[in-house]
Amino acid sequence: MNTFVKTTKAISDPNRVRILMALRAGELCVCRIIELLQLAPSTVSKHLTILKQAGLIEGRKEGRWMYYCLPQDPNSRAWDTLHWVFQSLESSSDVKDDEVRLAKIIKIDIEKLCEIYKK
Amino acid sequence: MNTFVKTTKAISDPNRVRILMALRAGELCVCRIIELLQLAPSTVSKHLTILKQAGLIEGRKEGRWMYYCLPQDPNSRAWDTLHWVFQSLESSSDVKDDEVRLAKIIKIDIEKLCEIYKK
DNA sequence: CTTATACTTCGCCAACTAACGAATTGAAGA
DNA sequence: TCTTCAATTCGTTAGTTGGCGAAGTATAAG
Repeated sequence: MNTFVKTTKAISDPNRVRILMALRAGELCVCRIIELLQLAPSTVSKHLTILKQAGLIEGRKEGRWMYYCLPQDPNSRAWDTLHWVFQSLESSSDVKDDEVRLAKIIKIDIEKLCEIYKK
Repeated sequence: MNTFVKTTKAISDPNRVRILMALRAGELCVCRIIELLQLAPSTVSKHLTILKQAGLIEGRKEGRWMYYCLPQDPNSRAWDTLHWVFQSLESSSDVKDDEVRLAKIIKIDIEKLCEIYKK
């Protein structure tokens, strides 16, 4: 019950759901997620921590950058949840909008992207 | 996205999940749910309202009593959610404890049960 | 070694949530 | 009609959540 509620709390915030949906296409550097959500880096980082603690995403550090992705083990309990989430939202217009925006964000060179939120 | 988050928020509270699990066995009068959860009637009523607005339960008034149950239409979108919830929690010890307690509560005559929380 | 960069953690605040008891509603029963 | 009673709504309070900017951390670049 405890872990179940932890999971449902993790997916009961629209921005966290947006992160999960974005990661369907593959792993993303935090700076691209920040650009997608248009939130402060600290806020995005907090969301990522909550998703990670619920076991819904995994993180990997490579040099200066931190990459997040969906669980690599397809037998992970988390995938039951993720499949349900993806199925529930497959026809969501918000998700489609994000897909379009994400496609553009992925094309931006990562060095240039990071400069954007340096301000 | 909006309705999805409404649903996930509804199932991200342990007491509301307990209500859903309890209703698997069939419809219940509010006073039995109060007895199961050991919460104030006003609190339970609020939880029931949240579940109802998320489409996860239905209510029916009969005389003095209000009965709640899971959606009668098995094709309801809510059942995708409910099946996932039930599957996720089928081996939860909290749920099993509630099943045992509920079996006893159902045997109590409804007139006598209501007197309990009149205090 | 020093500076810059890409996050993350901390501290704070406004908004929301779950809990309660008190007051209200609406259907039965006297 | 008047009262009783199951349940809901209202008002309040303590605790949680999501947001931000500032400070901290760890890696890369100079």
